[in-house]
Amino acid sequence: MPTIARELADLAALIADPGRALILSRLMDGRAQTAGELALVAGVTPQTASWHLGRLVQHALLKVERRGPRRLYRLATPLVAQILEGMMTVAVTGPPSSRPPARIDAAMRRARTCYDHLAGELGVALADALRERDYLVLDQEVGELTEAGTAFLGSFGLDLHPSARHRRVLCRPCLDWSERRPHLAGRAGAALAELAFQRDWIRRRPQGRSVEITDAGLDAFRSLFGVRI
Amino acid sequence: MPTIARELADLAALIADPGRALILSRLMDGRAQTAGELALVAGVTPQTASWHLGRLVQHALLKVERRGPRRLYRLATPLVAQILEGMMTVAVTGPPSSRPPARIDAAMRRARTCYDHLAGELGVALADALRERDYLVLDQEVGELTEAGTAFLGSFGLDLHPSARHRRVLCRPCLDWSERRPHLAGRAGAALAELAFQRDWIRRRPQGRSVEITDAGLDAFRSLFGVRI
DNA sequence: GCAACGTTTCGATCACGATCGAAATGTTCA
DNA sequence: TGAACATTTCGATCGTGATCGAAACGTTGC
Repeated sequence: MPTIARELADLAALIADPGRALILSRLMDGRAQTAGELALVAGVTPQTASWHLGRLVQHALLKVERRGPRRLYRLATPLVAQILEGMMTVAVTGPPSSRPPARIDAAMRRARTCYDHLAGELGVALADALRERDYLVLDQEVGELTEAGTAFLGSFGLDLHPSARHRRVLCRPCLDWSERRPHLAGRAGAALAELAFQRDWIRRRPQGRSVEITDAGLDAFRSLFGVRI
Repeated sequence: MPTIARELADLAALIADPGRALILSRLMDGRAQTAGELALVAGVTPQTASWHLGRLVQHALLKVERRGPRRLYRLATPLVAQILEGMMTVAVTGPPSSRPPARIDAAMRRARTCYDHLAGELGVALADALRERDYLVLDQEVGELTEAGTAFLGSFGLDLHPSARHRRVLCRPCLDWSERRPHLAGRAGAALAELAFQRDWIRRRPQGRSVEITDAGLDAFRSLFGVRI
């Protein structure tokens, strides 16, 4: 009798600690961080952070990699990021009463990475713009790049033709917890984010997963993609 | 500063209690249950269950409906079920070491409902069989019914043509936590499950969300769908 | 209105896990 | 080899939340 529900509870307990949630949230951009850095993020001493990190690794939410005297922690799999993102969506869809009008970090809400693609106002606006030009079909649960869309993104040097070489799905929606609407994920979403970083349209902020839109970026998103932000 | 990570932690804390996890798990078939019944499921006294149920409703994971002197609880939205299912997948994908060879309820593993569609060996086998006949394309993240598939399911009286009338997506994969492979969800999955109930191929077990495959059902799944179970 | 029943509220107890100081471990570099 | 640094282990403390008994509440049916 004690079975899947128990596993569910154990997993949830792992995420339920505020410090660990901060750590997981911090790692959701897919990059690795040192134990010390994560202690700062969680707002606890290194000993305590170590205890938390140990539990997260033990339960396979994180994986660790030794780099010299320091240890780098990152999410174990993309699936973990995906589930956490989903949980955030549910969390934000909570009780309208007890929720003071969404006092969520303005920077995060504006633009952030969601594992390897773009989210927030920018992410959703990009998806909207692509949809408006019939480059993309995207609803809450499925997504598809049109031929014109593949060609359009191809003009930026992105090869997004369907291919058996790639295990990853080309195009899928990812429900944005701050905008409550889907943005673009999958190989296409990741490629688009990478392009934006390479062309310096966006820059990672030193900490957190929010990103800064450069002036050139704002211009590019508007003129090249027709984004309204 | 108190933000999305905090919301995530709060949501997780809600699921982290073994009793509440049992309650949520029990409600994942989408049906409603009385407070008393759920107290039995959780293995706690009615007072304690009431306290748990109150928290779950307050945080909008459950909704409650008064039916005479008793109160019926059910999941607030399909999204909640979807996220819980996702969490179960991550939970089961945990540490191979500490995990005694998946001692999960045999009945659940065999066949169960996943909110409104079929999961477990039966669910995955059905998806496999449909795929084998080129009725269905389904990977971990996207799914599509072929024309032949639409026609095939149409021969059972299921109208699964794409339609703007329906808000729900026709066909999507749902990662099966016991089989670790996708089964069929969305409108098509729900319709198929409903068909199976109507024709008495499967029956709900009095408690829990596992279902019993009738002799006629086993025969039908094999001969009509080419399912190998 | 009263009795029966399901459910919730209140109050007190108890256990588990988060926390940090102190100290040990392990790695790099000189 | 030894010093410097990041990280982990150990041990003790402390706070929060789950629990249940007792009692109140609210609905139904007579």
